[in-house]
Order: sequence, then C-alpha cells, then structure tokens
Amino acid sequence: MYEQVARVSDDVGMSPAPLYRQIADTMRSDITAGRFPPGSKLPSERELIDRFGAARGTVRAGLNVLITEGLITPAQGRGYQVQQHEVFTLDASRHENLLFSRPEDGDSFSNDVRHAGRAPHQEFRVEVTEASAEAAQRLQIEDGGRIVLRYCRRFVDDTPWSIQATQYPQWLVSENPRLSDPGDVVEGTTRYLADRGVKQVAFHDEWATRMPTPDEARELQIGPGIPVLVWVRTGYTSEKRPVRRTVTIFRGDLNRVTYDLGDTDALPTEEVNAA
Amino acid sequence: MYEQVARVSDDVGMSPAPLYRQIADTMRSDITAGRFPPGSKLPSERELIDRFGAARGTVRAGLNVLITEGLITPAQGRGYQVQQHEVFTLDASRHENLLFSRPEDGDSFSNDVRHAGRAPHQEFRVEVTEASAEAAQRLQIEDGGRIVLRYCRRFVDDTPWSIQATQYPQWLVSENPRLSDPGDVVEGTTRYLADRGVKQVAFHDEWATRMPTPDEARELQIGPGIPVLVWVRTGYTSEKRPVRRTVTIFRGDLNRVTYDLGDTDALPTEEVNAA
DNA sequence: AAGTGGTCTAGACCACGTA
DNA sequence: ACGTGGTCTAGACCACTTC
Repeated sequence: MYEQVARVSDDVGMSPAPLYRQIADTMRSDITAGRFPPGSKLPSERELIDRFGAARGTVRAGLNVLITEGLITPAQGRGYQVQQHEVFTLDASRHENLLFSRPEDGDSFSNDVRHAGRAPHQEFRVEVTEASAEAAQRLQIEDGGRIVLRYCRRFVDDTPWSIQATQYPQWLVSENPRLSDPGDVVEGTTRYLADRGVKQVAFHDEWATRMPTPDEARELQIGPGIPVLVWVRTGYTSEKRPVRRTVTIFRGDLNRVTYDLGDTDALPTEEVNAA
Repeated sequence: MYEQVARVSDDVGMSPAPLYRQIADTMRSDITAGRFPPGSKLPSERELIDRFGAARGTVRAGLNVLITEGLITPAQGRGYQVQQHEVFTLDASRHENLLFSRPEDGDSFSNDVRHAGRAPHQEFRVEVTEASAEAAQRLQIEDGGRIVLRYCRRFVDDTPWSIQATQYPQWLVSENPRLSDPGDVVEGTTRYLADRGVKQVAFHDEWATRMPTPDEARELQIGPGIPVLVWVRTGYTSEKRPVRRTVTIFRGDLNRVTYDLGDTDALPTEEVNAA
C-alpha cells in the first residue's frame, strides 16, 4: 500500500523534494510569513497528517528539520511552539574594562543586566585542580601547577544565560584570597584585583560557536537546534603577565556581542541595535 | 511483538533512558574516547541494529542526535563519518585595520589565508537596490535611498568558507566606481577607499550565532548540526560618517575569531592557539 | 551485484499536560 | 478523560557508492 500523493517539484524534470522536506518548507514559510507568529502554536501532528496525507513519522521528520533549525520547540502534551528570542547584547570592548567602569559599579554582568531592566542572579562554585597543559601554557605557569577554578552560572529573570569558568593561578589566589570565596565578589573580581594592585590592562578574546555538549544543553536548558557562543578571555597585567583565563558559554539564541575598534570618537554615541 | 532489551538506568528507580538515547550516548563516548577518530567511519546502520537489538528507525534516531550535535555526517552509500575540523582564526582587531596592514598587501582575506599556507579563492556579484529601513538608518541615508550591494563568496582550498554582503551608500560608489566592479578589487576595498581619501578610522562589530537558513546551508555546503557565525561590521570615517556595512556568514565549525583589547604592548607577541 | 543511507508507511504503547 | 508529543517496531522501495 504505497499510495503516493503527487509531489511538487521546483523544476520540470527535477526529482521532487521528499515529502518530509515539503512539509518542512511549507511550515517554515508559514512561520516566516507570520502566519504562525513567535510564541504561537503549530497545528498538532495528527492535523498535519491529514493536511499532508503523510504518515506520522514523515510529519515528524519534517518538523524535526525545523527543530534543528532552531525555529520551533516541541513540548510533550503541549504541541509545537514557534521560538521567540529576546536578545541581550554584550559590549565586549567595554565589558570588565576598567577604563569604562566606575568604582561604585558592581560586577559587569549584574550591571549590564540591571541596566537592561532585567533581574540577574548568579551561582558560584570554586575548585582547586592541577593545570592542564594548555591552561599552564596560557597562564604561564609550570606544567601541573595548581590553578583555582571559579565556576559561575548566570541567570536573567530565572532563565539560564551562561556558564562561566575562570582559571586563576594559585599564586594569585594566595595573595588575593577572596577569589576562592564560593560566594559572590560584589564589586567584581576584576575590580577586586585592581584595588589590590593587580590591574588587567589588556585582554585577548577568542570567540567560537558550536552545538552544545549534552551537559551544556542541560545546564543552559536548551534543546536541539540552538548553538552556543564560546568566549575565552585572557587578562594581562602591564608586566605581560597573564592573571586569569575565563571561558564563558552563552546560549546562542539569547546573546549577541559587540566590539568597538579604532578611534571611538568617530562612532555614534548610542548604537541602535535592531533585530 | 514488543520484546524489549533490558535497559540501563543511571540510578535505581530512575526511568531508563530511551533506547535511541542510549545508542547516541554509547556512540558519542566511543567517538570522544577516540575509538572512532575524526575522519573514520562508524559501523553501518545494519550492524548497529544487531549490536543494540533495535529497529532501524531507533538506530537512526540515535545517530540523528549525533548529527545535530555536529559530531558525525551521513553520506548516502558511504556510511557515517566522524567530523574533522581544521579551524581558521580571524584576528578581527587587526583585520582590515589600516594601522596594521601595509600598502603592498592585498585584501585581508587572501592575505590571512595565504599566510596560513592555504589557497584562497573568491566569487563576486554586485547589485543595486533600495535600502531597507534598517540599512538606511545604519548607513545614515534617507529611507529608500539607493545602496550598492557587493556580494562575495569565499573559499579556502575549494571549501566554501564564508559568504559576505557589503552595503555601500550610492554616493560613495559614484565617487569610487571600482566598488561596483563585479570582479576583485585586488588591494582590498578598504585600502582602495583609503587611497582615495575615504579612511575608515573606526569600526563597530556585532557577532551572533544561529543555525543556517536552508540557503546558507546550501551555499556553504554545511549539513545539519553546524551553526554559523554572523559578523556585521560597520566602518566609519573620522567625520562620524558610516561608509559601509558588511555582513559575513562563516561556517561555525571552521572558524574562530580573536580580538586584542587595551594596551597591546602587554600582550604576548605571538598567541599560541591550541584547539 | 552488494552494501549503504534516504524515505515512507501503519500501527502500537507510553508519558505528559490540561481540564 | 482526552489530546499531544515521545518512543519503538517491522517491513518496504529507492538512490547512491563501491567493487
């Protein structure tokens, strides 16, 4: 019983797109055309089975395409919902930069988030481990030397936002013990260090993107189809000494980053950030 | 006939992970443990059916998890292959920056790629269109004003690398006609403009990540599970005048970006970039 | 020709969410 | 209780690649 619905092909002579792709394409354009606005619900699988005359597996294959594109999210018992993003912009060229922050400010994250009218919240954890070969090289300490790992998971309005792990060389923590507090350093660790004479005057930033590992997906509560942004910042003192290395994993759907370069006087004062 | 193989559960009393997830988890740890090194082939679906005692659909569901994680790629008739990346690093704080490039250099892309011992290659296309509301605002021209769109698709060793679209206001192109050449501007458009008195002294960069649209996936030849990096650079002259806006879409699996901030004298001269 | 993945069907039972 | 998605089976034919 392999009765086949007539399929639409883009070009005469071309083999038609497989049914599940046609379903994906149809639903995608329905979404992008606004027939299913962000936050709305798609028709149920059973309805789509009727509409497309396909088996359930085929309909699910089509919807799966849209899931991996990050367009929709399924929820058991509740149907498929069109994704809605609210994007938060991080100004990396000013973030944590002592030239731009004032002494009375708190840490950069809480600052930025509160400035956007949202409620920040953080969880901390501290560990002492042996440096990996790469970490040792980056922090310019001997192989297998001790480093202090300061973990931080951040939330905005109770939505998991990013996970962060900062590596400090042991010598720095010995001289600046609050770094190993499992709680918050209210003024921000960068400022705390600066107040004690360890000023970071230069940063090296690295950015990459990839799909989350299962662990990251769980911690950030993201489903398939949402990539993460990976940010690695190394901070240096004026003596060319690296004092910390911070790895941050951001939800890719909720975050954007900006840098201003060159003669900043030539830039408009307030960037207007459209979606 | 719903004979079920006994399933492993993480915790007593926990409901066991679904079979397809167990398959994904097993294969994932086989890959990350190096039992299937990058570039090698996984066992065929039929073999996995025997090994896990599952139906073909279940095995495929498990492999599909790894595909959307970007770990493996399927190829009809050839089996599943473990992904292998070769990452290219773009130094965005120096890229196109006139302070760092010498007059005899070519365009930044070809430069950087050749410097890495690879073979660059580019395709160009030019269009004239009406500015969208957002483009008009960013380029500070009147709504509906004309802009010139300069498209460029870039390859490294014949692998599609990035697609780029630069918007120039019409007035700029009239004064600098080579911008509308459908071919290459060998010295780079930024230098060409600078030589004619239009110096970009400041840049505003925006970075984001997301899954590719179907068009982008086709142009960049990427399958599911590979995100893209989106880069928007706006260039300004010393008169606070925006002269161009460049949108670049990178394959996320092949690219990384770096920025150096602050007192660059405090940074190590040569960053060692480990994977 | 043989083997591999790609697509599709038809039907089953389970788990979750809402009412 | 009912509807929704989640998981799974068993088997079919097709298209591509390799030998």
